[in-house]
Amino acid sequence: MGAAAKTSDAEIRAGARRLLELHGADGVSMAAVAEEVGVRAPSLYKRFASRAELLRAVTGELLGELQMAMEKAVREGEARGSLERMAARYRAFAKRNPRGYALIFTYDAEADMGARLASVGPLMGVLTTALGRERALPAARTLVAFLHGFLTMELQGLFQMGGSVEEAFRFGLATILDGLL
Amino acid sequence: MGAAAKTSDAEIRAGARRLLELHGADGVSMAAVAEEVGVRAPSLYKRFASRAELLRAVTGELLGELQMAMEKAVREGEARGSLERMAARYRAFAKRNPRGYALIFTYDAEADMGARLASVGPLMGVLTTALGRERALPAARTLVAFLHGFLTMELQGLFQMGGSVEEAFRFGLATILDGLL
DNA sequence: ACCTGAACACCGTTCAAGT
DNA sequence: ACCTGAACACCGTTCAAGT
Repeated sequence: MGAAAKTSDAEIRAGARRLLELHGADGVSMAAVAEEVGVRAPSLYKRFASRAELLRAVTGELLGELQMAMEKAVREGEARGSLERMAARYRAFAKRNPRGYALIFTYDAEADMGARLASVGPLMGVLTTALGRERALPAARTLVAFLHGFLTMELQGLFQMGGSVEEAFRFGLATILDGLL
Repeated sequence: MGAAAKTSDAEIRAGARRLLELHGADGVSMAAVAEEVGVRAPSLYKRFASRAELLRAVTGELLGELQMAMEKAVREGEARGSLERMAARYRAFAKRNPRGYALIFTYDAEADMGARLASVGPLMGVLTTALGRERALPAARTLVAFLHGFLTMELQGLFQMGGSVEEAFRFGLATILDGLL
């Protein structure tokens, strides 16, 4: 029999996420992750073929959590309420995982396309029911663009001209929802 | 007298931008930039204290170009037209400099805050004239959030559900402008 | 003054050798 | 089967030595 495993895929992802939020993406070195889980760097390659794949796995995990948050926001027959709850949960998710949220949009898309599409599923569902298949797509793109752009700027501290960021979020969301519904 | 300068700040920035668009931010290594301008890596440190500062200089240059593009979109007394031209120029700028555009929002903000604020100046001007000081700020944040989010997703190829991306852009922009003006 | 080779500490990654 | 030290090619950065 061989040596006992000292760690696991899930523990490695968790360590990588901890380092990501603490020290940014640059802080997620293979050596640092390895130390985080009590192993040497080369051992990580038994489970993840490269640093890029480890980061992709983290991205996939985050997208799964985002999708769950979006699903919880949906209530049958309450289009506007569902969209408002989605927006609030989306923002809360990004604030809980600021570096992780940035990672989702940093890493070359292509991969994870399945998880990406799945995470927008609930939104597409609500909009398709409310607006029909045809109008749902541009509506979803408008809403997601606003949410993503707003969160990126908020998390990076780019709202520096004073005023209430909270109010701007409510105002922007209401403006778009008024236009859509 | 000392050795003749083989390069310049501007040439180094240009080399960095070429590498950035060709091979991504990872491709902008000090050695690669040095080779691009016909010098060895240590020489770059005479002009830029670090790779981070070089990238910051590139960011500043890009922000200046973006600001100029925004200024050209403004016509007195044409709020909606000015905003539509701004949106079109913003998108064109991002498509001309896809990696550079991403860099602007990748690099830890803090620095370049002056250039950042300046680049939003024309937009704030138009909106302040049209809506008054109070309402201009959340309006600007809504519009910029939409533009940034949309471009990020478009450039990263995240609009994968078919349909016309062009139409979605027009639709989203019109929806927001209808709500603002 | 600017340029350079050599050196340092750090990466990601591979691999042969251990148990 | 998993873990490890050693090694490789590459980073960013510093610095003494060249002209």
